Amino acid sequence: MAREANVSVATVSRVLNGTAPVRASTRQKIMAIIEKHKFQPNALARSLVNKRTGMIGVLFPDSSNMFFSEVFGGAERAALKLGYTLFLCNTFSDPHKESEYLHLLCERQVDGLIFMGGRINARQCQDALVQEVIDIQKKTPIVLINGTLPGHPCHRVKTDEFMGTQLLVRHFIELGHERIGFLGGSLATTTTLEKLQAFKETLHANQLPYRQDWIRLGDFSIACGYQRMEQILAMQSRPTAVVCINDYVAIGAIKAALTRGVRVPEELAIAGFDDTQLSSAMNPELTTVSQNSDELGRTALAILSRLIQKEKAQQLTVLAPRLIVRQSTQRES
Amino acid sequence: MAREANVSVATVSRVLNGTAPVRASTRQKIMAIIEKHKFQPNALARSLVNKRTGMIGVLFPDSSNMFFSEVFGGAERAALKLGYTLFLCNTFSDPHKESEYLHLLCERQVDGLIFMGGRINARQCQDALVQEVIDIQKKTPIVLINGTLPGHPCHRVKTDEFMGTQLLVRHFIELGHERIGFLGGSLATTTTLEKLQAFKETLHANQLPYRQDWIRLGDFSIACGYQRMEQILAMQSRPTAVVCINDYVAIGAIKAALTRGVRVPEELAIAGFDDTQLSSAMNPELTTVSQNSDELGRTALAILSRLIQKEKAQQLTVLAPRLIVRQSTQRES
DNA sequence: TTGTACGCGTTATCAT
DNA sequence: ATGATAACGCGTACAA
Repeated sequence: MAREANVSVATVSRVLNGTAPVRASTRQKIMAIIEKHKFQPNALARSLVNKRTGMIGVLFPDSSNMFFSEVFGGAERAALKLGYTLFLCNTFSDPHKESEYLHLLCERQVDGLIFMGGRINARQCQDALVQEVIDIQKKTPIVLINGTLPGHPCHRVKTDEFMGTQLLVRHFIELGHERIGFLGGSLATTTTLEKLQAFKETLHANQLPYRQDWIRLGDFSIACGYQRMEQILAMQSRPTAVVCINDYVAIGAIKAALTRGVRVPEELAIAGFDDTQLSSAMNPELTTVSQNSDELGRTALAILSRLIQKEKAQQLTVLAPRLIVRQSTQRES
Repeated sequence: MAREANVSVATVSRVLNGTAPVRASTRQKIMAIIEKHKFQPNALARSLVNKRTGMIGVLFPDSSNMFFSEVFGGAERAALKLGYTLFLCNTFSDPHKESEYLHLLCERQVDGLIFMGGRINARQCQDALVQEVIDIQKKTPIVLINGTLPGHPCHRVKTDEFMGTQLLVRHFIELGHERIGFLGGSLATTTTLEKLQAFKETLHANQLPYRQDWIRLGDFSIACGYQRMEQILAMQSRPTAVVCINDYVAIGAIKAALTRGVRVPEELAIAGFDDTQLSSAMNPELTTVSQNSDELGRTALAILSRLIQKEKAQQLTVLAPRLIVRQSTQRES
């Protein structure tokens, strides 16, 4: 390339990296040729010898769920400051795609991995899938967000979802609600389990009824929220407040209620989870729990960065959730 | 690696790629060792000789805007089928970050580039920024989505935003509206210009008033929609319907109206643009124009794929938008 | 069918 | 200060 055109060989490298002193005159000469040819060093070759790509793989289940966008938005900002680039992989919650991307990222020699969703919060995760991650972890640092690898040590960052749910239920109780339901989520998922457990315990602790028919699971979508709320509304004896697994389900639930002419929050209070951008855009605005998604991504990346540099890092980081009270549970007076 | 453990050297390569016949027995032996060591070929070294990374860089302005997520969702699905992987880069609408990522992607030797937002739909784009893209285009295929490089030939896929706006205005006219406003967007942006032009012409063609004080620009955010609608509501003589630059602005506008006790659509009809996931989640549900975001991404990738294989591809592909009528302009009876 | 040797574009280690 | 040269891990003619 520029080598022939000019005079030297590896001196170019020194100019590009400032790794050794170079005479001003020759530097200028080289710089000129670089400019002229718009020379771009090949990062592949560079990484091949450096053993460092500056890439961090990010696995997440669903780009249509704003929560994840917000998390990796935070991670991306942090990454740029540290000189890393994110390699985003949408697994569409498909374990098979998850494995594919996992391999892809390893082949591509990413410096580290951030893992969200999928197998790391599956209730029953096949050993093979766990082992796959473990094997990778031997070579490449991994940080799990809101999940775990049962039976294996790993670095993780999570929101205290138990506390988050507790905040919500207590909020309802303070408002005088005694009939509280739970919508959305799936028992195949540990986060649903954790939230449901918190839901149950908090009700018990307050001598309130925990009724199976007020618990309507399903998935994490708007459609699910809509259907489940329709079922609730069709009941003789209904709750006066419902906790939803996330903002999407809550949005669906609100739609169903309003469509049936049920006023929110006057006749039925509804709360979400995640404090997605959506929750303040809705009307009524959604009461929810913030996972501080930005911070979640940021600290995951901070920890990963330490791991990559072989520094010690905290195994488990738990972030406190915040209750965000809005209109869907309480009208401002 | 496996070479020493076994017997051969490059035979491993033939096994991995099936590029030449290998005796069954030796293949088995090699496969066994690959399994045992969980051997992963190094994609960096491989790409270095192949001159093909299988990566497609995607520049987009804002991961918090669902529209873009939907577009690259479509692109990703198409990419996977063709054996490509997307390298997503959030430019945060910052020209500087745009340039940074552009260089990064080139150094990383992406096979192609998809460009959305930023400079490619800036009204006044510095020559240097355009030239930067042109220079890259000489080496790497690029497809532009909803944008252009003024004065230079380039491959692009776009929605007919002019027609989209026309559909909206005509919809209002058919509903009997004669006082129509326009909210959000920025004149620094060509898409705003195009939509505004369509807005103006359609009004004129129907002998309806085009009033400057009913045109309230700003940006593309919920907050903007909220503020602009507040301004509109404070006016003596207000429109009975407003076209918004996108769904986000429309959502803000609806919130402002409802907050002021103005009923939507009875007292004020509001329409968005993009048919984001949000639009059907809102209530009232949002009348909007679908850009077929999924298809936009899919065809951009299809064209890019042809370009990468040195095949001829259509320079300009225009997708027809679809009017989606929902509650924010018309209550079902 | 399989092994040898060179090249891909860098960086790093020696010399000079 | 700068020029050779050996890696890095892989594909691939070419030879065997």
